[in-house]
Amino acid sequence: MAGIHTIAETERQVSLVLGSKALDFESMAVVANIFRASNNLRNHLERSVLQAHNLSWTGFVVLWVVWIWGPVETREVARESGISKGTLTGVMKTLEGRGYLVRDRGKTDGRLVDVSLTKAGSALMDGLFPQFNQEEAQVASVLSSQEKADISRLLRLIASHTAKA
Amino acid sequence: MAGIHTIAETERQVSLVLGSKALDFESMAVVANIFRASNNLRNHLERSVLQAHNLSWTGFVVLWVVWIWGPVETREVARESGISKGTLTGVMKTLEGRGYLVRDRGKTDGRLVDVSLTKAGSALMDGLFPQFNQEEAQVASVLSSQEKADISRLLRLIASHTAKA
DNA sequence: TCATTATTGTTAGCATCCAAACGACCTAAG
DNA sequence: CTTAGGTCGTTTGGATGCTAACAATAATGA
Repeated sequence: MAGIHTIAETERQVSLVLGSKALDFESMAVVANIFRASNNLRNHLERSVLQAHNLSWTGFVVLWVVWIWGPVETREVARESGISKGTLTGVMKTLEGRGYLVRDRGKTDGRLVDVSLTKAGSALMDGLFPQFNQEEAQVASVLSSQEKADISRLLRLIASHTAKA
Repeated sequence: MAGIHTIAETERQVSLVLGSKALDFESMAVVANIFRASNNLRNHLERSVLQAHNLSWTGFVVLWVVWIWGPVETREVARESGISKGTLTGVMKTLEGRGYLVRDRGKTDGRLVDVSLTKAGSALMDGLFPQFNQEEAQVASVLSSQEKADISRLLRLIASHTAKA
């Protein structure tokens, strides 16, 4: 994938291992680079901004979703955050334990749970998000405005194409 | 981020919550879409190809790296795979337990461990990788050849920019 | 009205993921 | 030869991540 070896080295080695079989190196590069960039981004943003607040990437994303759209039902938080409902339950438990959000069983539908931020949670996001966005800007500063628009559009195509049915 | 609400809806709501503060929506979109595409890709490839072989995404990546470059030292496998050494130890333990790879303590440097695939591991990759690459091609088929080159290049810029010092 | 089907959030089991600390080993300098 | 500093892989603790199964609740249709 996209590690310490160059693309050319990797392709050469893959051809050695697989012989003359037809391979789609272009698509391989797309997948590898999406994954590598995402990994590096997540680690970078966790180290540079989130760790100081003892927040994981996903913890932050969940707080962000509830901060922006709350009060909001857990099924919507899971979808908006891109994680499963089971994972969300665990992450909410962690954030609830830290005093950042609360859960309330729905009044009209006993199956539903509403999530909202506490005062501490809102205060945290008010202070943290501008820093986070600043670091996002720093990270994306290697791209021009047009490149940012292009890459967002192309990634959205791929994300839509691979979204669960 | 890039969930059930549109970009425009999200931007409008963020402006409502934060008021007139300056925000870099372009960079926000870049980060959100990288993360969402990566998430969807990983889940899609796990569901469509890897799950049938009881492999996780990272298990597959580690097998792939060892298949292509093996025998190879664990520190190189971790770097090439984009995971920490601690995580790699756990993943190797899982794959070793399934009989796909073996570890050998280095003969000349007692700190180092060499990793290589077993016959079963090689056979698995010989059969699995062409399927995986075919699905990679299917996933990336929404992009033209030029777009694949463009997006790979831009992602590589971001990945390099955010790589650990 | 009631049985059946569907949906929700939680739980269990298993896998991953990180940072930090640790023991073992290697290198360099005095 | 000894000591200090560095590197390696593993372990620990805590967090995440998935799927499937479950109990509780709601919706549907006969």
